[in-house]
Order: sequence, then structure tokens, then C-alpha cells
Amino acid sequence: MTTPKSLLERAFSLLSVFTVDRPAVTLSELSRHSGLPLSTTHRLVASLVELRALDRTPDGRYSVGLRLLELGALSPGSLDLRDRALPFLEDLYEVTRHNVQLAVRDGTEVVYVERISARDAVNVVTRVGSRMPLHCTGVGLVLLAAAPVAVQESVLAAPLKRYTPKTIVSSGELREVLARVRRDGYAVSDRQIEMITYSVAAPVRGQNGDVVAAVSAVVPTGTRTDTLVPAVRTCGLAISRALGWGAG
Amino acid sequence: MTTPKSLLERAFSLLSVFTVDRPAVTLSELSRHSGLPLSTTHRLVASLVELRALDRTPDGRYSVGLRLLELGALSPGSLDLRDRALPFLEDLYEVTRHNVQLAVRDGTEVVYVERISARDAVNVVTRVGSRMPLHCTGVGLVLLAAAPVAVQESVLAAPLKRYTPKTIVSSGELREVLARVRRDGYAVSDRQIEMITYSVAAPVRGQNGDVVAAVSAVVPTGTRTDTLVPAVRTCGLAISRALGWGAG
DNA sequence: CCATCGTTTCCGGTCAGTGGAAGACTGGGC
DNA sequence: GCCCAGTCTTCCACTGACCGGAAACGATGG
Repeated sequence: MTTPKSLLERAFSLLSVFTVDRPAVTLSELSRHSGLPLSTTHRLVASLVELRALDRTPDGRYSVGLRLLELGALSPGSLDLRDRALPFLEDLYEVTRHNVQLAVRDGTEVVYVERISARDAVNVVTRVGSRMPLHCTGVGLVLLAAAPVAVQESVLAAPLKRYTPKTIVSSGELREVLARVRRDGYAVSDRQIEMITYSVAAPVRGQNGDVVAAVSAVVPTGTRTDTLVPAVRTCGLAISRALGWGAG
Repeated sequence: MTTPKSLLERAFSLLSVFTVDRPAVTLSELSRHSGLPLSTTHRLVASLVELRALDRTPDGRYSVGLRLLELGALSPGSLDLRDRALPFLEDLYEVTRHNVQLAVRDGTEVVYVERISARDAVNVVTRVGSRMPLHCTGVGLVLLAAAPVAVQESVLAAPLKRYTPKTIVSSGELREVLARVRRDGYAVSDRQIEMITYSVAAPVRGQNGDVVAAVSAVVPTGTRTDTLVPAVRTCGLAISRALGWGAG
């Protein structure tokens, strides 16, 4: 959308056309949404298909290629973290029976790396690979509380997006919440994204003790907390142990 | 590794340096393994980091960026399929308690899209995003049996890689197996990858009835089959229904 | 049959990308 | 402390890969 210059920028602005709501598009749609001239789009798309970064669907449209899934699976968090964490996420899912999520921080955003949800779970907006701001989700709060000061200040300085009446939008309040998260070792995001859900999140630590990820359970408003908090915290600790925290 | 020419090819040959065994590398390793001159590597890597396709780890090495995870999550199979299938995979996992996998076909290979495995499950070589040939895995056989004739012939014509003494390497035998898979509606891969496991796989159909994916359960050799086969087939049918098979 | 929308091909100018070389930085061997 | 080997970063003049307007091609449908 912005004015791209280098070939790589152009290529990525093409890839950025694909979204959850628009997983397959025609060549001219690609051209329009990316702002690139049609012939340029055509040439670039051909190269990307050649490289399997894009796939041509039977109906002539284009979609993201499996090569990118393959590469994405190598991103930090997907490789080691995901594999080691999955069994414990399963355990947590057994207890909660709603939604269980694993996320890492990328800059000033949360990226979800894994998610387990029940067929009849409260519908959650997040998916694997999707992004959310740090200030309003359970995992976001945990990750933000453990982030470098520069990142925290950067988030606190920017306007905080409101999702519901309960969303924290005051930087002062957010500071307090973060302090509480650090003290307690877990975060609660109560109806900050949707008015029908709240989430409890706990940190996951790597070998050197740094917070590398966060686990959370998302449940319908009204579910009792007393068993949920220990379950989520235990899960976070278990994954941390599996990652070598407190060992060599 | 080949002689790249266009910028995109160069960029992808850089990305291809990353593997499961080598998830983070230094700049000069990147240069060496990709065969690109150091300065070119440096410039390209800088652009890729700018675009978040690569990340710089704290120790100065590079790893695949979360942007690629995000994009990969939009690939066909990851988006609709994965989300709809997950709850049913959970159910199947409850029954088997070992490994449950969901895979799609990409050319003449299987790409795993989702996997659930127990902490103490038999160790399986596959991961999300990883590839395997079509002739020897349960999901591969299901997908190959339903693939266009051109793909089948292409696989049958090429030499079939042997993994264990039980791996099918004769194209004649493979033809018979494929016919059986089509007739029975499921596939069994008995110790064809590792001598300690076998897998049962069933097709997943999309709205128009085409096979779009395959589910499988991987269990230790010796586990009884009589309950496994119906469970896997049922799971395949359930996911197909969730995808709109047999409806509008 | 023509109009419309999407796709593919063509081609000369030009500027983004190239990569050798030289300089900066690190760490570790003695 | 000094040197050296390995790694990373910066610089810059050359050049061929990329650009994109235009025009041909091909469906669809009224």
C-alpha cells in the first residue's frame, strides 16, 4: 500500500494483499490492492509462483504457497518452542476445554504461534500467525511486562486501541497492571477484547530465564478463576522446564 | 545453491539456508551456504530484516522472521482447513493418544499442516511445514491415490526412496496399494518410515468432493487396528462435513 | 456480434542492484 | 599487550535486470 521501491518491498506488498478474509485473489486484484502496475504484478507473481511462494489455484486465482508455510515453521517459537510446548498445551486444554494459546512478542505486537480450541469454544478472533497489540490480551500483558524498557515505553507512548469498554487505554493504568503482572507472575485480561471472554496468561521462560513466550487460556466470562490461574501458571512452568529453564 | 539470477531467487536461496537443524545462522554462514557474495548477502539480509522476513537474534545471528509465519498461516490448508479440522483432530487424539496429523499435497510431496502429539508419543520425524514423499506415508498414499493421473505417473516413474525394509519401492506394488486405498477409503503405512511405527490415514474432502487433505494417526507397531481404522475414517468424514462436503 | 474485464506478451531506457575492495570490530592465542 | 583470523559493515562506479506503457489475446455475457 505504501510506495514500495525495491523489488523485495514490491514482492512483500504483493504478499501482504493476502489476508484471512482474502486468502485467494486474481492477478488484477493483486495489482489493485498492492498498487503495483499490472504488468509488474504479472512478472513478479510469475517469479513467486516459480519459487512456490505463491500457488495458482485451479480456478486461476493465486494463494499463498506452501513454501511459505514451510519457512514460517522455522521461525523462532515455531520450531523448538511449539514442539515442546504442544503436549503441555494439550494438558491445559483438557482442563479448560475452551481455548489455549501460545504466543511470542514481535516488536510491539503479539504473534500467536499455536492455538487449541474446542469445537464449541467461545469464538476467538486470533489464529496461528495473527497479530494483536500488546496492551489488551493476556499473553500481550505478560510479554509486555517482561519486554525491554524501550519496548514498554514505546507502547505506553502510543495511543492504546480500544476494543471494548473494559479495554485499558490509559498508560497510567497500564503501568499499574504491568507492575502487578510482574509481581504476581500472571496476567488477566478481563473482557478487554470481547465482552464475552476473559483470558488468563502466564510466562514461559527459556534456558537463561528470559521470558520467551506466554501461554493463555481464554474462557467465557463467568467461568471460575480459582482453578484456572494455577492451571495456566503450572502449564507455563512446565513448558519452561521443558525448554531447559533452571537446568543447563 | 543453484546459480540464482533474479533478486527473488537470491532472496529465496538465502531463506532456504534455514532448516530444522539450522534455525539460526550468522551472516557469513548465510553467505557461504547460499553461495552469494558476502556484500550481496549483507545487503539482501538487511532488506529482509527490514521487511521482518528475517529476525536478528540477540547474539547477532539471523533467524526466520515471524512475518513468514504470518504469511504461511494463510497458505491453503492452513486457513480454513486447519481451523475447522483442529477440534476433530483433538477428538481423534483423545482416542489414539499418540500422534495425529493433517497433511496436504504439494506437487509430488506431502506437506504437514497440523500435528498433535503426546509427550510420550513415539517420536515422529514430521513437523508442521515439513515435507515427505508421497509413496510411503499414510497421508501420502491417500493423497496420491486421489491425485491427478499426471501426478501419479510422475511419482510412479521416479525412483521410490527406501526408508526401511518395509518401504514400498516397486511401482507395480505401489499401483496395487493405491487401487486398494481408493477401494477401501483409507490407507495403512506399516513400518514404511520407521520400523517401530505404522500409520492409518483417511481422506478429507472439500465442498465439491475432491480430496483436499488427509488425516492420519501414527501409533507404535503392535497397537491394535480394529478400532483405529474406524476412528481415523470417522475423523476424516467429520472434517469433510465441516468443510461443507455433501452440503451446499 | 460487440463490449467488458482479466490475462499475457513485448521491448528499449534506466536506475536499482552488484560485488570487489578496503576499513572496523571482535575475540582469543601467545 | 600485540597480532592475527574471522566476521561484519561501508563505499562506489559499472551494468544488465527490472520497469511499465501499450497492445494483443482470451474469456464471459448481454
